[in-house]
Amino acid sequence: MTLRLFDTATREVRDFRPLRAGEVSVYVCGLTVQSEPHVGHVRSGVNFDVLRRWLEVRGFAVSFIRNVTDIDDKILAKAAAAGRPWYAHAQLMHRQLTAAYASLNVEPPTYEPAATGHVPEMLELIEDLIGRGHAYAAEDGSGDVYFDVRSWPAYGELTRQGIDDMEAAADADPRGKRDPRDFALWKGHKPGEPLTASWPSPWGRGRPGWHIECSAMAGKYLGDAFDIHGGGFDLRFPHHENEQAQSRAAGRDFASYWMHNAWITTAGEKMSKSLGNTLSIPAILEEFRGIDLRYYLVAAHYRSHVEFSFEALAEAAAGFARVEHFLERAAATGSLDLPASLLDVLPDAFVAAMDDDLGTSTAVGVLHDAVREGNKALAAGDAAAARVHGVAVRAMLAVLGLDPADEAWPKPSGDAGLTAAVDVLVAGLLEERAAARAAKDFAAADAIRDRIKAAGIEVTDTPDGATWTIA
RNA sequence: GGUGGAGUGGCCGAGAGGCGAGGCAACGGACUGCAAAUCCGUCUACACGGGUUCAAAUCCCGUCUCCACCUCCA
Repeated sequence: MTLRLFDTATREVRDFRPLRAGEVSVYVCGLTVQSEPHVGHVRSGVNFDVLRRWLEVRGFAVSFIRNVTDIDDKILAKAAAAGRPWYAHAQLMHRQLTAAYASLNVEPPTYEPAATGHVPEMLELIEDLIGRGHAYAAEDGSGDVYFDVRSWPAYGELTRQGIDDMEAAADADPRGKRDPRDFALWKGHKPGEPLTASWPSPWGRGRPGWHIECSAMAGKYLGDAFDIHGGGFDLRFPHHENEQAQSRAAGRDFASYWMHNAWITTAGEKMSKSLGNTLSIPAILEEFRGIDLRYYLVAAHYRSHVEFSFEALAEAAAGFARVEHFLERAAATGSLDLPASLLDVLPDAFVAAMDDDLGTSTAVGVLHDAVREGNKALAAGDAAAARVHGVAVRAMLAVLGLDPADEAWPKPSGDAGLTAAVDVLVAGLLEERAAARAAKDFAAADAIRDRIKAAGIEVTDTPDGATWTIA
């Protein structure tokens, strides 16, 4: 079986063939660190984290670069509104984003380059483009440098648009552009903007245009040609179109495959348009665990729109609880250690689903099948079979970044000493209750259970005696 | 105007010419002192109108509704 991926450029699922055998280079457009991360933002992080994990399970050595855009118009505007320097604002939001990723068990990238750290690489690329006749310094003395769209016949190939069909930019401040569609590679420093947000360049002080950073950084860390470029759907145009145009115009092959994740909407609208912070990651994590949110995100295929709702998230959490519960019961019969290669224990149907353009929805279906089979084995008292299914379930969860045993998940915020103390107290009560039940005094038994429940502790009877959990 | 995407059972969500994904909820049964969990069973859906085919949720034509992008966007 071969891994197949949907390539946005060709609009079809294609066999994945890396440029170098055994290695995969991935560049994912990260975020512009301008505001608190919301569910929509982290979806991309989770989706591409699953891609990365699957590539690794498949045996590839993966170089995974995910950038951070830490200088742009919005950051300047929001920092000014918040009354702090732009770099402090960017750094603050960057820390929040990192925390949000961590809470969802999104592995840190191989390297996370920031735009502001790569100005020299960008200048080098811009000068190369000017030298090749694909870029020009604005003649209005603004210090801007633009990419000359008309000089690159392939412009529009990624999104299959003809230059003449494109709507002229409404906000186009034509400034020194030759064509309204020309985009800025470099923006001259404007009076009123902080001087700290500018760098010296052959065209005077200024700051990078939005698109050039990704071309420069992908080139630096992954080379002129690399395997996969990812990002959100809305980045197709103009961002990715421009990245590809400027990179190829500079003689670089750039990405072989383009992958784009779909939206999370609320009330039928793109999340970035609905204001309010109720869907920020910290807000959601007040009600749900990170693992539940990740399960919710992973259960939908990355190219499907997700209409976010807390009801649907609660359902997902209930479904995942079933999986966790099985895992606990299976683990009670013996260890569920994973082999060095997960491929040895993953069900064929799961592998096939993942190989088919990361079919996580189908994969989650296979996961539930294994849980049901495992539960059946437990019900039949077949511990060995239950463990086999348990190992398969754990392996599948590991691929999806959902293994509850993964050290990366935040520990339950319980105090170990306190838990032990509660255990002693509850154990005493449970003994009394067991005695009452043995004596068929169910009224007394239920009274004890109600008393424990009033303290927020749920009692569950099992064939091996009662257990308790904090509800 | 240009370029794309979506509409599936009570709900969430896969699938992409035949063989009932899966979950949640609900109902019935088993087990249980009662619960919980688990197992078995029930609920047979693909926006609308045509067409192709032995066979269409899936292909073709048309219609409706919704969404995204067209230089701020995950």
